[in-house]
Amino acid sequence: MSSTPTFRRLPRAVREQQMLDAAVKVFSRRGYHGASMDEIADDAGISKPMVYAYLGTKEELFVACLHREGNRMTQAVTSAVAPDLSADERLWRSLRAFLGFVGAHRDGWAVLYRQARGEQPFAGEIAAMRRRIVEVVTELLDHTLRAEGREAAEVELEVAAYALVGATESVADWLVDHPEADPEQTATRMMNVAWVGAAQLLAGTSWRPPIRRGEAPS
Amino acid sequence: MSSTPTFRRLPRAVREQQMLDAAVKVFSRRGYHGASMDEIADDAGISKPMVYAYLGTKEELFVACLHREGNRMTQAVTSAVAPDLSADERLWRSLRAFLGFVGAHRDGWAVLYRQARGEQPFAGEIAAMRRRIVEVVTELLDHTLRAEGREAAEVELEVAAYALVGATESVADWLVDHPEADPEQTATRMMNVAWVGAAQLLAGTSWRPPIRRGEAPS
Amino acid sequence: MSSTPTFRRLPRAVREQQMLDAAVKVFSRRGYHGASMDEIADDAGISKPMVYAYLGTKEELFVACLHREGNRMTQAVTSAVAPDLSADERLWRSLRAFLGFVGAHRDGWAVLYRQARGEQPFAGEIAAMRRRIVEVVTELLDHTLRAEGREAAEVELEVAAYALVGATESVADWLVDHPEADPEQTATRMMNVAWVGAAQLLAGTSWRPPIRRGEAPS
Amino acid sequence: MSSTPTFRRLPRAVREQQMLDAAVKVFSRRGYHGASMDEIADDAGISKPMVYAYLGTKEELFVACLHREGNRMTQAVTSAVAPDLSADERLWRSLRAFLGFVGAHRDGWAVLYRQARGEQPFAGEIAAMRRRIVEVVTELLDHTLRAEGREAAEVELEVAAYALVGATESVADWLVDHPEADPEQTATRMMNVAWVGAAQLLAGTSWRPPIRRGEAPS
DNA sequence: GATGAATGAGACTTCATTCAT
DNA sequence: TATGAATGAAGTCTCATTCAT
Repeated sequence: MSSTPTFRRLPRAVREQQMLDAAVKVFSRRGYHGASMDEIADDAGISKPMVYAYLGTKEELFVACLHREGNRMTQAVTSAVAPDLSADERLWRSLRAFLGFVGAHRDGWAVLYRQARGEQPFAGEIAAMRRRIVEVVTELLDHTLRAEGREAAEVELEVAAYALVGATESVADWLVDHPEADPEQTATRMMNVAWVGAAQLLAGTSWRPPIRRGEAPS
Repeated sequence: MSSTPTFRRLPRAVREQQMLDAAVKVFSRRGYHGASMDEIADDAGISKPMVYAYLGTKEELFVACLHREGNRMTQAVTSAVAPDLSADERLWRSLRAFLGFVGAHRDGWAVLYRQARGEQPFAGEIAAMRRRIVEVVTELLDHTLRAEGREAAEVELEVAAYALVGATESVADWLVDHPEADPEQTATRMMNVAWVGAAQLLAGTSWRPPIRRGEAPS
Repeated sequence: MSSTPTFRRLPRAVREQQMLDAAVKVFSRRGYHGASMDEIADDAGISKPMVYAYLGTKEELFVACLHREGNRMTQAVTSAVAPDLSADERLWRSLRAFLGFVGAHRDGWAVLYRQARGEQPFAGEIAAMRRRIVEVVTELLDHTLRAEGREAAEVELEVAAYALVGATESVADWLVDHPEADPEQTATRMMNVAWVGAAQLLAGTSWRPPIRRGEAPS
Repeated sequence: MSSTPTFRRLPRAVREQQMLDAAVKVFSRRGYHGASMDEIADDAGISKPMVYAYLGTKEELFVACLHREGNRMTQAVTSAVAPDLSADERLWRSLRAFLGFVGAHRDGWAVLYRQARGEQPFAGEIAAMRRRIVEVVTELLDHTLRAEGREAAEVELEVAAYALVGATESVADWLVDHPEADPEQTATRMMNVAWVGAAQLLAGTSWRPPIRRGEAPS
């Protein structure tokens, strides 16, 4: 009858993506608790039971969103780094790719990630994601350290990683909230603060707390 | 009737503190949404209508908690820094005081702050708190910069501040989750990463993205 | 103002009874699954949250009904039996009181009990109730047995008890479904069937399966 | 197309049996309400619309199960009784066959029957089944009565039948819940309680309520 | 001032049941 | 014939919030 086909009764895979798209959008806009399954279903142009049938509970749905966006981000970062590059260069490219991705998907991964950090049900997921992020990052530090023939204590490295990741997250948040900012330039600025600090650490320049009169050294 | 006061009718200020104590405890344990006004009232040993009469809505109550804990933290930090110290020293003391405070109140400010970051109703509050934190921090950077007779663009400084604050927040979170860690030692490690980087920045050491063949500089 | 007092804001105990009354009524009429909390709340002239606040979950509510009605029944039976009566007499009075109670409360205990028997969540409760019923009954059998200087195996007694209780339950069901029937007369008829059988058993008259040619005795 | 038949397209009768098998299994395990059409269809290895096409509504499906299992039971009982036996013997054989059947199909008829008793939608079906059971049973009583040249009032007989059937149902339930029990032995025990009582009734031994001082005979 | 009693609103979730392919 | 896709309708439960005592 009509030249435009009816879009009902789509195959499962397609519908799932539509649902995830809608879910990401609504979660981003309203937050995990503020989002209602009704709105997500409406936005996906489908009835609620389908959402439950395909993607499960609200919690599971949120995790699914987090995973999909996280994978996309990871892929964007890893595909930007060739293994034959110098550690320095890989560092830079990763950061640029990461902030570039965040800037290009301002209502995607970064927002969900930020929300998930405060909610108890996602503690495990967040820990896992962070671990994966830290891995990508720490590998670079490790590489550089070993190339210089030096090493650092486990805890030492952990705190460093947390500081670097935290700094990057924070800048990513800032980027999300400043649509006018240029991701690449922001990446450059970022390199100038935290990563240069890390470089110093790697170079062996270390800072010691001053010892004052009347104050016992810890 | 009797000259000895009934201990039920406490002065308003005391009651408010009891309620805030209970609220902070419950919010920390359960999260903003997970906490119920019932549990808070119970924990404060008071009836729900009293909580509403004194501290208002759940949202207002949470903000009140955030404020009280935030003020305590701010006070702990500012009281640790004397104005006649060198910028370097003030930097170190601030960080140490901050992480010391976080470590000493593991279920207080840091937890509430972390939770509030993902929830839209608190976006304004969080922005304000961050601004206050950044102020304390940036003042130090500013001071040092000017002492060296140098200056940085507004945006440049903003990104730097976000990176530093983000790194510190992240390490604070880490500290909350690692009760066995020593705050002072952690502060030292932190200095070695991010702040040394900032020092480099202040010193004029700056990093530039490499320019490769076939790749246009941005 | 008006001479008729407003009946809102009743004390808890009163409201709980109202709710239980409504719940028993609705559960009896519609069955456990057919009943909706909405209808129960409506029928009690109260809002749903009150029902949940006072009496808990639907399942718990049903159990509460079962208990209240069960206790009433138990009390009706036990208060009809004086300890100084002969076992025979006590037997008769118990049965008469039981069927009398069932007949007088045709939408109470018996109906709930019948419903609960098929539903898995109440298996435990039903087992407990039955145990209590069997206790009241078996005590009488025990008494009589011992008075006659005889005894029976555990299993033997258990099957007998189940048969007697089942017979009584069945007759009670029949009574519920036949409003015109007279409970006392029914009790008399009942005595003539099952209890006389039990009496025979107690008297030592026992039945043996016939052994036929070509059939192995078990 | 091919001469070898596809094993997917089974004849209707076979499919229906598969479905009923699955339905009986699931209903037994989960109860009427607890069972979902999804699980039944899955268990039958068939899609839901097929179940609806073949056996109709969930309610109809349950009734179909009840019927099939009921017929099997009835057949087991009737085929165990030859018409030329004495009434006594037929009584015994029926009971033995019945409990034997129940014991051999612990997740079949008895469970469904027990469940159906509490659910209103099946009131009619249950009444009908009971009528059929009672018929088989009462026929025996009737026969014996007449052989003895005696008779009993309609109601009298009805109550007796209900008591006997209830006792048997109860023992059947007990048997279902005690897999270790031996059906035949249980049948023997059963005979010793209720049926002996019935025999007494038939023999004319009748019990009368005692008349006490100050208590009017009803 | 203080509280037990009360509720409106809405969330998530599950099913039996039916199209349209 | 057979099925994946789809949904309307309900139901249970929880919570922030406010009367009326």
